[in-house]
Amino acid sequence: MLDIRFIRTHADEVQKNAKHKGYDVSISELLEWDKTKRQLQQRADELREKRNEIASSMKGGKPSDTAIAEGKAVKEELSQVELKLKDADEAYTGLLKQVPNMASSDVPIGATEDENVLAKTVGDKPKFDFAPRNHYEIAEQRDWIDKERASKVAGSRFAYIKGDLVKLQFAIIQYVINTLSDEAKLKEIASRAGLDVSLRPFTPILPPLMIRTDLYDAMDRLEPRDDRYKLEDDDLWLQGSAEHVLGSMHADEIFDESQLPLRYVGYATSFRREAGTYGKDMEGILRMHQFDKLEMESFTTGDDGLNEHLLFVAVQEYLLNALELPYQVIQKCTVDIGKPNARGIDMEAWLPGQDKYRETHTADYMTDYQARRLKTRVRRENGDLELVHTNDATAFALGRIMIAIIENGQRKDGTVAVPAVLQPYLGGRTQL
RNA sequence: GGAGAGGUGCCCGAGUGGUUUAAGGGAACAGUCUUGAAAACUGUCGUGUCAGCAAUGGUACCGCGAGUUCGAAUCUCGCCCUCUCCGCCA
Repeated sequence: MLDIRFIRTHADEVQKNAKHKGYDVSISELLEWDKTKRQLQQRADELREKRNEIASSMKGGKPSDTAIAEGKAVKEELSQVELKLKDADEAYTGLLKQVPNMASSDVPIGATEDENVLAKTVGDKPKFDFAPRNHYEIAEQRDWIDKERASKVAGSRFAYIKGDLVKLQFAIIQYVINTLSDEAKLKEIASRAGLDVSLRPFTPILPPLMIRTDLYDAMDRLEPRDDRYKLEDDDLWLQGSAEHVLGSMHADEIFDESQLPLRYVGYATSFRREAGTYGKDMEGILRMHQFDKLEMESFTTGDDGLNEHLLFVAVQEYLLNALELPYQVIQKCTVDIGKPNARGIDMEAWLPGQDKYRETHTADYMTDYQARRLKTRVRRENGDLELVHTNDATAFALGRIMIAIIENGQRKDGTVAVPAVLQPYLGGRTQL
């Protein structure tokens, strides 16, 4: 949620920003409700003041009949005002929640994702002296993926991952957890990127995979609900990204500034209904209802938020480089960064089997937009209480990154080269 | 699933209808003392919201939501969560 005081003083900018992000919300209507609500609030406060005066004048003694009659009259009027106030507040809050976060000034303005900007391309695409196959063709040959039986058991967009591919997944997990929890590695990453940031390591974390409605909504990641799995009997949702359960974990908490930045690297299975994607990316495991992901999440002061975002992007690049994968960095335009985001970067790894770059990573900077509803705050050293800034970013989406490893490292006979950094976690094996 | 106990501020904790503007303790911060520190003593110390340049004032908040009452942390109802025991279980 945006700060209403900011909206009051920057109405035109906020309206323009909403339009650039593709959200149809009337700021003038919001401000009218804001005014109405405040007037009703004032009146209610006055009546409550009167009520409190009458009540406190009776301390110790029995109230007189006139005092009781007066109290009743106040009560009567107050209940009417409160009814109106409730309606006004609902209209106001409903509109306020629809207002998207302000995009950073360096986010390109665009109406479709085609207007995302290619920031850079890194790494040489591998050359093959045979026609490279896609990951699914190789995986079928090696018996690494079984979608037929998965569809019998769970339906489309599910898979059994088997054999060496499972070992590869756990190797990647180990590598990432070890790298991000190592201060020396973090120092290397930050200094390579020229970033002056805290070197506090990431805490590895296994979060719950289910989340309550109110916190999901406060994270502003519940919509569109069509893409979420709901457990009706328990009023719980299956999370669609570890961000959802990591970002919400410190709701209603106040940190000391010395505790920040607070960094987590979470491993979680994520669930997406992929509503409206029928027939898209049906081959292999590129787009699944269920996939495992390593996710970075952090809480910082407002002063450090942007640098934290840049650090996350640097970590993503470091990890892609470590796996020797060619990739490109995309600066997402206003319409593509997402409602709570101030800035968003995508990484796309090269997939020779598709002859395309495909999205494997995203990095999101939410400023204080999520923290406002979560009430996650920091007590600054000078005593001020401020909202924290939240960042999240993919470390690796396991399915997609294994696709990239398979397709880039493939050989004619169907074996796959193992990136050097992963070999220690695979018993020294250089190929699968 | 059954039975019971509980949820109060940064933490602990008192509080069973009207000086609760939430006692007391701890932590934190400031000061006195000290060469310095500790201890002791003194003081400060919740959040949201509205009005105001500010000082300040109003109001709301004791897990969440309804209700009873002139008046609710306190009484009633519903829900959520935590703990203990039993049952089940990886």
